[in-house]
Amino acid sequence: MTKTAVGRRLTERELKAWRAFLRAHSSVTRALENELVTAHDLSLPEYSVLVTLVEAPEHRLRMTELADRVLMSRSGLTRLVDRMQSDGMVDRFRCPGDARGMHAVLTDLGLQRLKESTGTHLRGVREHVTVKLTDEELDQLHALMSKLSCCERLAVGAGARVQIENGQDAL
Amino acid sequence: MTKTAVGRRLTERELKAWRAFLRAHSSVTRALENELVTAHDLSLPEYSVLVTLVEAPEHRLRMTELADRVLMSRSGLTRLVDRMQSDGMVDRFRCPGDARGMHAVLTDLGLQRLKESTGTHLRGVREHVTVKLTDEELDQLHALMSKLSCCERLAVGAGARVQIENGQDAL
DNA sequence: ACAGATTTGTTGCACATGCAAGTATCGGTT
DNA sequence: AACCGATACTTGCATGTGCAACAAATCTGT
Repeated sequence: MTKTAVGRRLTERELKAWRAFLRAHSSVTRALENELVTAHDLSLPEYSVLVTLVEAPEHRLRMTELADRVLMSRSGLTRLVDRMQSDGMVDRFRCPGDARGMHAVLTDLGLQRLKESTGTHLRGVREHVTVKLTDEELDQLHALMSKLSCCERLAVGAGARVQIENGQDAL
Repeated sequence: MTKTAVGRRLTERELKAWRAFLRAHSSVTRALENELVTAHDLSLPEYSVLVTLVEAPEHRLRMTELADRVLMSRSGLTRLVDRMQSDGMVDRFRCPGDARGMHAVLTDLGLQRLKESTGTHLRGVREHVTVKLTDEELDQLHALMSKLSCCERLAVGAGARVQIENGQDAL
């Protein structure tokens, strides 16, 4: 068992785990998004940007770094920051040391919006996720999830490369 | 401990588990999507529709039922099926018993596309997910994920209702 | 048998998202 | 100092997505 069979269909066990994973993510994520939008008119990615910035030194981060951390493509982040900037939640400044780079910086309004909404979001995470699990299960979850993501380039742009490394089907 | 504290920030444990969950989903999902698109020009939602249909009796399903199973909104599914229909992968037929309803039905081409791509996808799931976990861990994963999604209405349209049931912030 | 509530699926709309290509800058090499 | 490959970010484009509103059909209770 567990003989790493390649080229065959999934076992019942694999299939159930995998599908439950997809369902859980969809269900939790949707609930959180809905709550955040209806209560504070903030999308989950927007919230994610705010949190990431507030945790960063000086409340600022390079675009690329920010994109990686909020799990979005660079172009996606560019647009998101565009919108958030025109809503006044972040500003953009050219990097001092590197004229190519841009810093996204949290504004006062951004901080305020974050403070307003963080209660809702954390309550949501607790309600939809952590309350349903014991401490041991939370540790299990962390361990399992870490195994799933640690080996990939997290950067989004790496998609094509991953494909090629995996070989087999590529072009 | 595990005292279901409401109204406070997340513990380290909660935070790590939650973020790992998001990262894992993003990383795995992106990899699978990339592989499927580059190898077979098929998106993950498209693949999901094909699989869901092939598993259904007579390879056909009501639109709403299909939307629920592939974790999409109805409108999203309508559009997706539109595209897949014009690509010849599915057909649409009016329901015999209920003139409101539509059946989405897998076509021969759809079945063929599924057969072509299923190897890639399953290999991807194994490679990015199940190979990294033992059988026990797969069972853990299934157990954990089931706890996360079972209590919510899975139907997408229920977003607003969930919001209200959860109370607190809702209007 | 009929009015009203419900359910089903589709569309108008606005917005989100990623890829590929484009522009600007950096850094190392010659 | 001029070049060339790498890096950072932005845009054109195509596509995906959901909500709210809608039309059609069904169901329910009287």
